[in-house]
Amino acid sequence: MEIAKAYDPKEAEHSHYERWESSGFFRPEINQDPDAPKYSIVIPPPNVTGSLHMGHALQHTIMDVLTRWKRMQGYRTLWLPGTDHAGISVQRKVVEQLKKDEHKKPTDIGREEFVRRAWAWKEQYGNTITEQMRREGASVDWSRHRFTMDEDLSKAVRSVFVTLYNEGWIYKGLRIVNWCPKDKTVLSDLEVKEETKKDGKLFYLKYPVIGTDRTITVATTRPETMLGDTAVAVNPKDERYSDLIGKTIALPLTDREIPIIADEYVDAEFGTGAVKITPAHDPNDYQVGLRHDLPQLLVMNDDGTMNAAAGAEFEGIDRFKAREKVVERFEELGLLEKVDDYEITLPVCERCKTIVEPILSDQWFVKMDEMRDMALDLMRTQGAPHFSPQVPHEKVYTAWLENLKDWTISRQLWWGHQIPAWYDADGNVFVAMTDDEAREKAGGKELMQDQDVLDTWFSSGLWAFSTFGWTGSEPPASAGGQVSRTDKDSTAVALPPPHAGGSDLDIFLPTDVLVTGRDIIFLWVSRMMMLTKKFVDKKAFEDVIVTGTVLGKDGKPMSKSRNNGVDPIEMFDKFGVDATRIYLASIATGADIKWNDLLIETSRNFANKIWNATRFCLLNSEGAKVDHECLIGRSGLPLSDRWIISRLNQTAIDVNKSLAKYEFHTAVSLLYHFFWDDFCDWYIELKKDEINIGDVEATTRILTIMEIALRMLHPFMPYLTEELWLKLPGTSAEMLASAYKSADATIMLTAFPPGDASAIDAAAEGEMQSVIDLIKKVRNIRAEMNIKSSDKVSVHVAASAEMRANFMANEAQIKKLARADSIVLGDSLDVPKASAKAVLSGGAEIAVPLEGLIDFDKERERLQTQITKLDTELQRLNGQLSNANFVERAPAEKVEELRERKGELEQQIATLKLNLEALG
RNA sequence: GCCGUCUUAGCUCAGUGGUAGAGCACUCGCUUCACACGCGAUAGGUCACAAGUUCAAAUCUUGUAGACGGCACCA
Repeated sequence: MEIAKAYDPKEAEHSHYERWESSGFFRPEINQDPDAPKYSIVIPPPNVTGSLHMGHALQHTIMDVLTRWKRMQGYRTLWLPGTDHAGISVQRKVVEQLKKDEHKKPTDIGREEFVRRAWAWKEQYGNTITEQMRREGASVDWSRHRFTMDEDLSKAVRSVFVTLYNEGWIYKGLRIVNWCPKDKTVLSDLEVKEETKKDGKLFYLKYPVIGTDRTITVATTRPETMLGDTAVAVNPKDERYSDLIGKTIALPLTDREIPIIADEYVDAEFGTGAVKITPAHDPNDYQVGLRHDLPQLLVMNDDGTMNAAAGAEFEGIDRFKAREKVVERFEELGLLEKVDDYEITLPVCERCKTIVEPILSDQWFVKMDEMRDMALDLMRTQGAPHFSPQVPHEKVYTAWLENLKDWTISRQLWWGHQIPAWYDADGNVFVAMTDDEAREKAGGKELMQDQDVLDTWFSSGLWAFSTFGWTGSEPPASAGGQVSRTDKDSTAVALPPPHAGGSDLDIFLPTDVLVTGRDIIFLWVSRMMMLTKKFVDKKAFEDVIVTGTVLGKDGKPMSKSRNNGVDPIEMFDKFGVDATRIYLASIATGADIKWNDLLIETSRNFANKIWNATRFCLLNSEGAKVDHECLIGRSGLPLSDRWIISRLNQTAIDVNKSLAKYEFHTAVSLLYHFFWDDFCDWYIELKKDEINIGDVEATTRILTIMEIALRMLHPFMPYLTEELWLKLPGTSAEMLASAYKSADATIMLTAFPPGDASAIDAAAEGEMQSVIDLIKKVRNIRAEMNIKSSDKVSVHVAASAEMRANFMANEAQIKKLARADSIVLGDSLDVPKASAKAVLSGGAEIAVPLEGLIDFDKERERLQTQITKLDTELQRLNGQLSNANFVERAPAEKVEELRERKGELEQQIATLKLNLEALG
């Protein structure tokens, strides 16, 4: 069979995915083994507003490698996909659209219409990322696709809310919260980031003390908040102010009088030692206010403008304008002491970068004490979840939990899960699953539902079990992905009903591993762990793989503003999906990586190498086909075959081990070197003659090894391996793993090679190493002596009888790869002076007579280089072996090993020196 | 302020208590009938610095310098 000369990824990517998907290969039901163990992963649901970025591509690759590997191992495998409703992001998109298209504000169209449009937006744009995942080759079960606002998932949300409320773990209250004046919503602590501002200012304001001619100076970075001051605090031990405690201040720009109080919170050493107290605009001041029973005066509106309480002069003015104005007025009054430059870190909204305002507000919170203890308990007693890499994540996770504060869960948005709390006219709260239920509780009174929605992470926190059909009160609707769907069921082939063993929730939870980034360990991972334990009494997942960050070429995180982003889709187009995947898998687990196109080229080249190796096998496969029987009964096989079978099995064993430890990069490296170095550079080259003459036995064996190698590569490079596997003669549905017997032919349902320890042949590897060593030494001589590749040489070898037998048996191969026309074997060398020489391990010596071709200076130099190299090592060994402490204390094997090595080195050096002297 | 990570060949990165590895780039040679996205052969590193533990340290400990991350605070 003849195939194209170079691999064209697009062709292979074209059809296979559709066939896999429509054949139901991605669904756990494809596994017909009733005793199959399960393997499950739920995807971190990407935002519906998102499109695929490198971080997704990395995480999806890892999840798909694991899923495909486990599926091939015969597990009943589920990788569950889904999307997140992304409250603020979608809300902002719809607001923008409304403004752009109709010049309207959300309030112009009302909540109901706004939510309708948000759904329409989601329907129209929300599947970008799911389509891109198909391109990635992600073997997710689309029939189980979930969206955080699906009916069942929403029911789960309400159910959890009601339960937590009834148990007193959810409460509503007035607290200082992070307020984003642009999004006009409260944010949780985790959604607030910090931005350092170097040109900040610290303003020193003088407040006149009533009944004295003194003023007291306070420093502030936010002068406008002074309009809400209700006290000035000093440290009780601070002698500078002790006589002022209890006196009253006439607060400038207002007609209010505020007390001077004493509180331990104030650090006398810092600033002026006097602090303005604004309980409604600062968390610390809020606490001070509670202790001293101070009024809480809110002076700002929800859009960051000053309100009526700030006084007529300031009402309606933006907070930053008001700041300027306050400072101006203080200056006019002669009450501005000074303004210092001051580097400050400002809290900003994670999404819109607007400066967040701490503000007193009535919000819903989850009390985290008990849940935190649950999570800590899981970690302490079971080490769950197990993080990869364990350092530093386990410690960071634990430390964060230990200092956990209550979670603000209400958001002033319309898009999301509306809080299931209703109020009567008197403000009494009724929390219930539905409005009917709430009304019933309220004795039939007219009720109004809370206008806020829940934090997006509240529903995400239930993802591990809500996706499997958990809705709270009732048992899961049914198993097997038959619960309400948001995605078209693209499964064309009817699959048998789910296996016995219960619902998806029973079968697939806990999931085996969660693959995610560092940034959402607190936001999401911890909350899933806690909420799953609380509501299903299970671990959400056993393991967590924390991926690193894919950085731009400049070494900084990819971002639109830096314009250093790399689009995975572009990489797919340029290098192929498989090349991108195996490159991403080659990054050490958890390590950050600077993006570099050159590296992905290596992977692209590897894909092409695989293609061409297969092409070569196919060109010469007349009459042969894949036949696993041909690898059995190894003892009678030629060395090269015993060797490659040994290497193949060793590789399989090591790849499985690496994957089990989540060391994907090790697995990739093993496969790369096995395939390229062992299989292509040595095995195929050694076999070329036999193959070219159409030796069916040889071609059968090479096709079979090829087939096994493709299986091992499949989880990393699904398209290429499927394309090639289907082309190999002899592959068919007959070859599928036992659990998948009824499926159509595909590499993705064959058995992943487990590796056979009994096939590892140390003798063959040793003998082969000798042959390789010999060939390399001759090649070195040829290259250094500038022998034309068309010129054949004669190779003389002096070696033990055993080694001679080995070289004799592989004479044809050695001749071919060393480009020799004869090999002369003996127990000593008998060659003319004009020969180039080298030593092999095992006491052997080789010589290549080069009458008329040898450059004696160069040969001397060559021998000297070798001597120097060996001598350096010998010196080191002598140093160690002459150290009495080493000989006494180091393990005896180690000492013996070095002694042997020393003996060999001495022998080799002596031989080389003799050769050097002989040249004169 | 607290906690933590990183520093290895020109570049991007693996690795590890017992002779330093890969890919790319570089040098030399190959239109060898699978592949120039290729083949063959070289060259290239006091593993940031210092001290300690050890028979043995690039690897463990401590400190220093530089880069970075998380958390807290920020009148």
